[in-house]
Amino acid sequence: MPGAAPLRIDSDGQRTYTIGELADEFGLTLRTIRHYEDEGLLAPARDGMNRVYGHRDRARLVLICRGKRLGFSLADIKEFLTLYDGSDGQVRQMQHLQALTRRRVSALERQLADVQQTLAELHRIDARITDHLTQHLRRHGIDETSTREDKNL
Amino acid sequence: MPGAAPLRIDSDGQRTYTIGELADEFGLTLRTIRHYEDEGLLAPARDGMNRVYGHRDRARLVLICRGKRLGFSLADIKEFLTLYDGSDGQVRQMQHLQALTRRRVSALERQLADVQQTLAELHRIDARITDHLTQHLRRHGIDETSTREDKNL
DNA sequence: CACGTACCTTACGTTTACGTCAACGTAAGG
DNA sequence: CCTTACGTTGACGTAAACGTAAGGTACGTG
Repeated sequence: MPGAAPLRIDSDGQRTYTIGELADEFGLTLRTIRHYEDEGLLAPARDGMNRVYGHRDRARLVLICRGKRLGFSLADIKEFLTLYDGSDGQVRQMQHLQALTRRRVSALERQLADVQQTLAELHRIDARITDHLTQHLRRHGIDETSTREDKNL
Repeated sequence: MPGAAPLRIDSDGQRTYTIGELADEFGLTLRTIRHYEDEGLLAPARDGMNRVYGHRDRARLVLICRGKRLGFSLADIKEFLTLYDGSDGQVRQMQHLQALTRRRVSALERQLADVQQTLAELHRIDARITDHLTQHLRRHGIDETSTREDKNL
């Protein structure tokens, strides 16, 4: 019997994670997570040589993954992460962050429109195909399965 | 004086476009558009050596650009384009296209959620920054411009 | 007729985002 | 002590999506 995993805790009683745990959870490779560190997107603590990830790191990974799904580059995402760190800093810097935020908002609003439009088109396509298929069924018999081999892809 | 551009027309009276015109219109380089052709996303007609783009090509370019903004690879987009071409083909193939369509729809719905969530968070950040800035203004004077140098980032 | 402009091809270079070894450390368990 | 699991640091490889010459063709114009 394997015995439940021991849930790593740090000196302040906070739950921590190993790189392997995060990799499993987020469906990333170790290499990928280390790469994010190389690129300055993560900066986990260390226990000797080993990386120790906390709440904050985990939250950043969530944002990184989302950013990637949205098609942003790691560099973009890095800039992006500073927006979440913000809340302190000098006035000029805050204004800069706000400018960044608003640019990002514009981009995302555009993207939102793109997604919605594409979804609408795909639904039309789906309906069209369904139409064709049901009409085909009406004209010919009910059998059509396993007549031909699957095409190469 | 340059004289208005002569609006190229093909033998069927259909408006056509040169690669340069499309590049300008879509904000792409010639190289990029040719690359899409190399990858099989476009297949313009030819006038001797020169590429001649018609309605269909232009429409595909619209979809390509949108796909790219949505973070899809050219390979994805190519698959994607076949969905729009569809409407003919054998039953098995139609079913395959419908499967593709629905997978794509799922991905986009996920993306839609991502975008909306990110937008909401960014709006919160924006508001937070505005708060900080206005409170700062209340406490100190109205002047704040050019007090300190910009921080490194 | 030389020049500019717009197009073409071929081909190597570049950036991003990791993959893929290689070689090694360490702690747990049989 | 040996194995297994999990971690570490280089360092080189690679696929995608173009960039960037370098050089050639074709057309219209001063």
